[in-house]
Amino acid sequence: MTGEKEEVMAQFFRALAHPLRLKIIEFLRGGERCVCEIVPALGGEQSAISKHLGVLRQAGILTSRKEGTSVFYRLRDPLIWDIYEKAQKAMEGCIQELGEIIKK
Amino acid sequence: MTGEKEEVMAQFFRALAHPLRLKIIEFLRGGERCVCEIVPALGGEQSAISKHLGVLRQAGILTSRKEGTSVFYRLRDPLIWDIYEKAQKAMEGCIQELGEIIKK
DNA sequence: TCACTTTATGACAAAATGATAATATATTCA
DNA sequence: TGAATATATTATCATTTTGTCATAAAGTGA
Repeated sequence: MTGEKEEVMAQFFRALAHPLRLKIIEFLRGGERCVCEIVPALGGEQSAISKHLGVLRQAGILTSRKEGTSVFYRLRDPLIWDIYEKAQKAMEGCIQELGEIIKK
Repeated sequence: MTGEKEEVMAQFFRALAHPLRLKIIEFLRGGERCVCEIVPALGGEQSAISKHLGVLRQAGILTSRKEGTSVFYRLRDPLIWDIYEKAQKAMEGCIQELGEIIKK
């Protein structure tokens, strides 16, 4: 880890760069959720989801809390939602533009 | 390309997930720039930078314009800057928090 | 303690990404 | 046309990421 600003930010964006991880973030929009809810909601292997949760936590996007054998995850900072929504908007603009280009 | 929303967004974030590409975006904050300005400003191999520019263009983050033998790149949507700045803020918050945790 | 449940981790193969060097393409100008 | 310049592409190799399967670790309750 160089500590360079761009390195840190790149790591942050890399954590968001996976469809399943984006789905996890969407699922957590409603608030804190237990792994036992996340796994069936998203489908797929438990171990895979556990690893994706780890990536998101390490990147500072999620935090977790343990309660008995259960682990609850939530977004660490609502700012994430702003980013998510702005990215979505940017994508819509892009898709629209590409559509216009294709029409020609 | 599945066309699934999360796939598209993941590709978008993956494009941002590289320090050199983030530096390119920073460099383009000042407006449209020629490849011949970008390469010396960032240092590194010309072919590498060309490829990174391609990744950013394909992700819908940059657009380009040709003029003679020169190619000029610019941000496709200023929304990118909001995302960049919010990510930076989120990172600052994270670093601050981690610092506090380490102090304990 | 033992069996059971929940979550995390480790090992491994497959796929994606990145760096580098060489080459191709396109444009300009003499 | 031929040389020079600017940019993109290709091939190759090393590294990283991902999915899968098996297993470990921690907590619960009989």
